[in-house]
Amino acid sequence: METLGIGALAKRAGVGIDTVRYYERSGLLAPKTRLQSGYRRYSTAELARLRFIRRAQALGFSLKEIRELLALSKDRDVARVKRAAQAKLADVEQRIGALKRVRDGLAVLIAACPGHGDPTECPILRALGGEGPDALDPPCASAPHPGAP
Amino acid sequence: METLGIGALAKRAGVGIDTVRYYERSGLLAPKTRLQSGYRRYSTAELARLRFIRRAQALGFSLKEIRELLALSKDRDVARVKRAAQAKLADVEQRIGALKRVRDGLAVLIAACPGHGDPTECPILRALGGEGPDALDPPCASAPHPGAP
DNA sequence: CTTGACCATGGACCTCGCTCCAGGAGCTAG
DNA sequence: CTAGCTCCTGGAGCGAGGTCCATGGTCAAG
Repeated sequence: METLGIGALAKRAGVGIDTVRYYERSGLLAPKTRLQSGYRRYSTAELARLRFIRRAQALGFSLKEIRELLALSKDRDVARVKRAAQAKLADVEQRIGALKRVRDGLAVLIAACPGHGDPTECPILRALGGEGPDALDPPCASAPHPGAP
Repeated sequence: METLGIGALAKRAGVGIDTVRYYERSGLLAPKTRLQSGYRRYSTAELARLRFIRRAQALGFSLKEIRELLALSKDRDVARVKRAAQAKLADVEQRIGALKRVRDGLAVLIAACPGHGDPTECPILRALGGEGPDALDPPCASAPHPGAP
């Protein structure tokens, strides 16, 4: 079976060699084998995995999350895998909801802005600099942070 | 008019004191005044601004982007402000679109997964570990990265 | 006036996700 | 055999976004 060196793998996935090694250090992607010399050898399975990592990353998953996703394919427990995927789905849906709220907020502001004239009449400026709590995404009270005791 | 110390401000916004100072260093949030002693004093306008920063951040805007957004309220050019807001809107809509694609991909996989039985029958596992390029977000060819010449 | 909470500064340190470098070894063609 | 590439390891550096700490000044209550 044909295998790839690290350079070929990186090129085919459109990433840097150092990035591949970094993923390996991070436990995301191990070479299929090593030559006696220590050279890494990858198969097309690793290439697919690497491409998956990049896709997932481009979509906002952290390397840690991706590691979790990939770990699922190791322990071949279908039920667990399905539950994890459902959790991810819920997560993604929440993000979409939050972004939609911003979008709607922005759209309202833009629609209400005449585009010229008195700055104090511009609803966008009012929302940004605002005295009132009427900026984007009004129902706040969220954002739990680790620094709070 | 009632003003807040840095501690009270931070508490009300749900962030750490150091974070407030960090935002100040980053040009995002200046105190309204300082006491002779150097103590920072904030008004409710700064509190609103700080909350805006956190909301925007929670939604995926970087501090740099937030700085740009906030800068708009300084130069009181209504037309420019409106254009920038429209650009942000387009940006947000793109992100929503990308996330929706993941969501749909995930939903399809979950629906097709029986939740038990043969792991090799599980479409989620197949998409994750897979040989084929049929994971989430198939129409790829994207992800331009800085390492490529 | 003393005590204790609060605040100031400057600088070190941390996690993420890379990216680069030095020094050396392996592979391949001419 | 010599070049010239690829690859190895270990470690440093970077930008973003904080977080923590030492040292010392300030303020308000008792």
